[in-house]
Amino acid sequence: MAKIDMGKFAAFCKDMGFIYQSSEIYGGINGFWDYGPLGVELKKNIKDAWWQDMVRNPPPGPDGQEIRMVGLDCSIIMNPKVWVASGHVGGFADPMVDCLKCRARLRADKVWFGGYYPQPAQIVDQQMPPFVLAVESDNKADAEALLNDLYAKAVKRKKLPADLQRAVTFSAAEVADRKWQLPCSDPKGAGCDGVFTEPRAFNLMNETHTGPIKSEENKAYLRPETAQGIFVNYRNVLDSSRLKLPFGIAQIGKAFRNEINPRNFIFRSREFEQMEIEFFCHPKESRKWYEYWRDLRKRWYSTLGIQSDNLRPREQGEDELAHYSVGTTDIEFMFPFSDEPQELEGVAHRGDFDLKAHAKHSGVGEKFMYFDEDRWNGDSANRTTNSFKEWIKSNPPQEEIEKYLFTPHVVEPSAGADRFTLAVLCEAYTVEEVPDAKGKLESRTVMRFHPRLAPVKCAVFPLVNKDGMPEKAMTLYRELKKRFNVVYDDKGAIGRRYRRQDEAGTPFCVTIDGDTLQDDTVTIRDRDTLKQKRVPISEVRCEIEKALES
RNA sequence: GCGGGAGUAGCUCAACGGUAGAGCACUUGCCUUCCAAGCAAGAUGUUGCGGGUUCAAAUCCCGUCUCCCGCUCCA
Repeated sequence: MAKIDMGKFAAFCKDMGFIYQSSEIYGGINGFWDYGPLGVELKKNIKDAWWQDMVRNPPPGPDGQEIRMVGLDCSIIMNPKVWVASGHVGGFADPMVDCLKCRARLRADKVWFGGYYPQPAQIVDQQMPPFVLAVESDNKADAEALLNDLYAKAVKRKKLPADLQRAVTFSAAEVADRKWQLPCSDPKGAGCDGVFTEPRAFNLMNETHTGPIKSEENKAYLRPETAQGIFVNYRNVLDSSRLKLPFGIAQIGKAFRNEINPRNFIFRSREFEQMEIEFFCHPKESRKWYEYWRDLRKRWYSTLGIQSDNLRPREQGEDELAHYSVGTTDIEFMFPFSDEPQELEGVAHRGDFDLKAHAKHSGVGEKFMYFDEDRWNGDSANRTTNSFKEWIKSNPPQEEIEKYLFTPHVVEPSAGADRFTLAVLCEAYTVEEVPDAKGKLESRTVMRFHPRLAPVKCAVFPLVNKDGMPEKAMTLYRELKKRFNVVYDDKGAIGRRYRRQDEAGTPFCVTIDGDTLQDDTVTIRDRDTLKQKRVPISEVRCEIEKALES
């Protein structure tokens, strides 16, 4: 994709009413954006397309079976315990130390330092060891194991000599007692000679308080992801819907993260909207479903007009995986602001991390286990009893039990609605040369949206404002707008009106002319080819519908 | 978070210490039978925000906010 100047592109989006900076008249606010009249239609169409294609009418599963999918709409503020269970509070609300040089960030209460010396180790107390590595761990024993790994890695990368010996291990408090500046060592690669900052509280979650009195007891968080709302309602959905595994729960909603550095227009913002599915299945089948969703989600973007050249699925390496994941594919898009593809959606295999975490923290325990009654009944011929309880007493192998009773595994396709909106805007944006009335080449800006996503589906024009053309055009406009987002425009020359619609990405322009008054036919002008065809006025609706289904 | 750049009418820009302006767009009217036409009239500003220097600041200085670019970061 050709590079687009994001400043100019943001100006274009503002000019057209796609996207504005939030609270602009007060100088704006970093990381927040508003959608204008065209933008809100575009984004709504994107969300509607996702809901239609994923929730109401998903394609058949890997074995040709119907996909079971239901929707959900959870509150943004939840019991703060949700975020303790999910791991967000631990990782994102505790004091952290940062290295200003290599940007490493570790939890202040969990950081351990290993002191390394050339052999034989000459330890001088109160004097900082010549080589230091830092790791994060709950206890000293684990820390030392991690230090061993890190040292091996550092040696492999030739950041440290191979013949050093770790002679001491300090906690952060012990280092502070010795009045050393907490040394950094680049926990990822080793070799950084920076120092850590004083412990600072980082809160990547937005905090708020519920109730009129602001106090520590009623502190709450704006959700940093929609996923947890699905997990905590997992049992409710199962109990109220007669669903059986495998099935999915989908949600579209806002999430909030205090990004350190919001950047690249609406790509990384502090308030954003996610379109997420949590798909629950038997652990043995999770690989199959992971692949199904990974492939389906990539295909979905293509059907909405994203060129596959600009789309990359990228399987994450083990060291990049989030704390809960055993496999993740990022579906990435070549945004014009970067040479590197950037994440549109993550399809993650989250295993049973979330359900187990909530089962444990909430105390619901085994209620999050799933009993596959169909399978149990189906296998009755191989057993002497039909009672699962009885059968369990016979001490069957664990693997046999888990065929019927297990904590479901989860595959999570999590898409960014704003990111995809930006991708659609970038992909659609085209400036081209077209001949004007006199045959001279002029530049034309056109948003080549897929008709399904286009904010406006059709514009209706009277060719001139006389002879009853405006009335005829208005009648057609009123008829079409019952079904589509349509605009009426009688201002300025016809060419100008076409161009205005090109910039808004309107796929069709219908013009009422002299012939219409005679024989009830109109011209339909195609945004991309500029070609016109004449059709009976009664067929306009049909033409638009055909394009929407393409 | 660090470094660099930018911010004047809706947009693109000019004014570079001395009356804030042009083109486009916009509004109204006329004229217009298919790709940014023409004519006439009209409206448009806390020069991002706050302070300082000066007789006088869009202009010089300091601070701040926002955006862009490069590093960095991104559960």
